[in-house]
Amino acid sequence: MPRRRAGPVRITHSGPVSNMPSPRLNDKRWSIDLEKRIQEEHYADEEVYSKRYGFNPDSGKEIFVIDTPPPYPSGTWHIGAVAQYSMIDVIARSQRLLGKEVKFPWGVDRNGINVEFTVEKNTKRKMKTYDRAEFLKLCEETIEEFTQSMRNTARRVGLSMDFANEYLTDAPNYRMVTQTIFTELFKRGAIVEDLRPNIYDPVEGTTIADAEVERLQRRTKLVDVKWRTEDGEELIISTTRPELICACGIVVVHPDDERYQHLIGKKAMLPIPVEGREISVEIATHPSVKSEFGSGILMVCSFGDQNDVAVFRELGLTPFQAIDLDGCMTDIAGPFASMKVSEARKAVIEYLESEDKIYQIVEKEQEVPVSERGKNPVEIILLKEWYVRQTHMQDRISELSDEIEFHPPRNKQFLLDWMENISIDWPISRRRWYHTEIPIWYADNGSKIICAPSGMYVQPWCQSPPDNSEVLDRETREVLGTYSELKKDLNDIVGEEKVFDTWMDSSNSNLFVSGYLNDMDTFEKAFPTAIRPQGKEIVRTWLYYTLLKSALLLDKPGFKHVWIDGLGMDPWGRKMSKSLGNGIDADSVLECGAGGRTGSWRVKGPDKSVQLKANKIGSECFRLWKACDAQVGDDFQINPEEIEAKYFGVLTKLFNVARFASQFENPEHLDTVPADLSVEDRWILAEFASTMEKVEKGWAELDIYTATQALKTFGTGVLPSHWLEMSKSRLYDDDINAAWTIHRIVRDLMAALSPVCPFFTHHISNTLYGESAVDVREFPVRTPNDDELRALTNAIEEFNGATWRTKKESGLSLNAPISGIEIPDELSEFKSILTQMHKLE
RNA sequence: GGGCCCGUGGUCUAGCGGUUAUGACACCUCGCUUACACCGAGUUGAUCGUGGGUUCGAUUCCCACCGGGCCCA
Repeated sequence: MPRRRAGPVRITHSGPVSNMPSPRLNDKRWSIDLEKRIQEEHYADEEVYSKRYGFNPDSGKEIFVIDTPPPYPSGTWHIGAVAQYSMIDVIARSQRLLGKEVKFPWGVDRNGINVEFTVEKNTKRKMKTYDRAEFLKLCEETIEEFTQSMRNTARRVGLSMDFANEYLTDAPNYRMVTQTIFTELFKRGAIVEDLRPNIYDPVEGTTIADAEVERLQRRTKLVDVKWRTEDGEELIISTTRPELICACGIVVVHPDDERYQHLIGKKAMLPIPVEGREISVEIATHPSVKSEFGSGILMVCSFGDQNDVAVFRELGLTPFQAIDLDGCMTDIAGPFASMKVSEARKAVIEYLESEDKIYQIVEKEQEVPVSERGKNPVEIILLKEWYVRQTHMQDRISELSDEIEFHPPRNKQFLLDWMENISIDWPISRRRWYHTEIPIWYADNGSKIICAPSGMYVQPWCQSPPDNSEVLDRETREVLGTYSELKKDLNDIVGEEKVFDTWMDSSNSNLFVSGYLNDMDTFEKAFPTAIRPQGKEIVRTWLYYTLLKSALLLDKPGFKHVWIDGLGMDPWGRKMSKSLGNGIDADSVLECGAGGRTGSWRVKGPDKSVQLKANKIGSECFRLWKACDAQVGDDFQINPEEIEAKYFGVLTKLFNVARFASQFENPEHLDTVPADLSVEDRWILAEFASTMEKVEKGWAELDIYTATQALKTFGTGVLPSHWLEMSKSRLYDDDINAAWTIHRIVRDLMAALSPVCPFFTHHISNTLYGESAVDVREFPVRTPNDDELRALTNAIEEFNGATWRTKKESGLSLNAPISGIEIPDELSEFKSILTQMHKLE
């Protein structure tokens, strides 16, 4: 089955080509090279660019601030994310088209552990072996390199962001906002310090939050250990963590488990030696025990896992600290103290074997909680950390989020589900470096806290407190005075060394881009931020934490709209990942077709690898695909072959319609509808009016799919297939009304489509009309509608179709004269034009 | 193990209680026609995952199951 012609047959027309007017669109067709040329021009002149896409809070227009997700720079940008950003750009451009004053900021999220890892990897040296200032400098240089490639890709996909006012989350003006909000919330008691069990990554030496834990399948040993009760009865207890026996606080069985009723209340002797604690524990009942698992007897260790923590809390047991901050066993482990956790596990197993205290060891697949960033098994450790109180806020956040419009509405569920699961406060302090510093100092043996003043970025690990800092009592948070007043009496001033979780920064992005602290006049007008566009995978972090912050700080919903898109998946609907080998690089798709180079991708499928090939895609086709192919909100499959096959032809079609139009002179007054339009012109203008009504509504409701579909259907359907076929000869005969109609439609169509295909429409409208579609700041005025004419559309299409079919069946070419065809009565107004069009005799 | 989402011609997709079930791509047939062969016209092709229920009526609502995905334990 040949899919393509082996070689295109070149057609030479014998008609009178020489006296044809020449099209003002020089290029014969839309191409990726043309696209790139236009794009480069577009971004080259910064002054023109800023005038076009900059933000002027005093324009008097309705302000529409987009809380763009600041991407985290890390080498390559995921194609699914790039597709999402292109749709955010469609929102920005369509809101401008509707006359809003749009702020579409370009921010880069640069804080965090990723860049620290990169520097460690590049220099083969652990962070904590560096001087802190030296390490921060290396991080900054490294992140800047990655940032540059993202800036390029952002332009290549056509984002109309305010690049001149780029914000960086690691810059002083951004970190200042994070620090000031922290101080405010601390003074109000919304942020507290406490000694609590925390999830801890011993390899990286830092606390992490619930949201940062993921699970990996690993093979582990399930060890059945022989314990004895105080009166000598043998018990088998299964565990994957024998090294934690030293931290065992209680042994439990299910209350209904008849096998073990006689044990309840007795003592179980720990099977390994311990130091500094009693050598036996009580046997009790707990409903969380699964009787069918192992022997049905469970040892509960302080901080073995989250369930253990819950049992300890419930039964009021005092926890033991078995693991220290370096991931080593503490003194209570007796002979195993100071060993790394994994060494201790081996040593304990050896000891138990030598003592004949092992019943059996089974290798087992188990899910191990690891840190998302470092993939290290995490431990639960009791630590003094900073927390944002959140458990008491769930009802209020829920109420506030009812004021937010979600797109699509069903994706709100991701937020509600996550909020259901929240049971502990949010630990925000981290023992890392390339993050925003916690802006406090301790004094007088830690009994007083010095808080940095509002509006200032500070680095307490290397700076003294500024004079206008405030001094507070650490317990009561009572303000005692300013630092300058009190400093002569303060002793042992120590700067906090810990930093914030990066979500503590990211969760003020809406406040920051709306002007909070930096431009409070604008903020008053712009908050709640118009829209938060984001992927569904970060609802539980970015969206949730942002709503929490806005609720705590201002008791307001953070946004008017939240727009949640799905994830970009591979052609089989699976998540793209390095390990599956099914990733598709964004730049390769955007560059596909440039300089005549084809794109090819080897992608691993579920059964075998496939080779995907495409000749031309580029940003306009890519954007059109994402806008047109499916409703926003569900996961979407990315297949370059399909993108090209389904959507490049749409561009070609529209380009040719415009190119055809460009042979005919522009009528002078495109805004004034001529009084003597013929019926077919009034008909197509009515169709166009109805299309534009759908489009305007679509843009207003952030319904990209409906708006783009309407444009595509009209622009590649009824306009060229029916009206243009009807009107060709009138156009060649210099009919001024036909020319007015085609130009009015092309001009307005370009404006309406400009949010999706900015460079394509910019080029066409600039060439034909001397003004760019991307500069239109008011949705085009509707052409006259006429329901009666529009009601004839089906009849027209059917009549044309039937006539073409008849010609085909009679073996006639489509432009051959034909006799014996009757025009139906309802189309009597169209009689002469249809007769002419089909050469009816 | 729990939660959520999805399952529509070969492929992708629209649909939100009544439609001859939308559109695109692919397939097939025909066509060199003064925008476009990277084209045009025309066909073929779907018991809307399966089984129950609610309803006068279900692709649409409910339940169960099967399959896929995501998130969480």
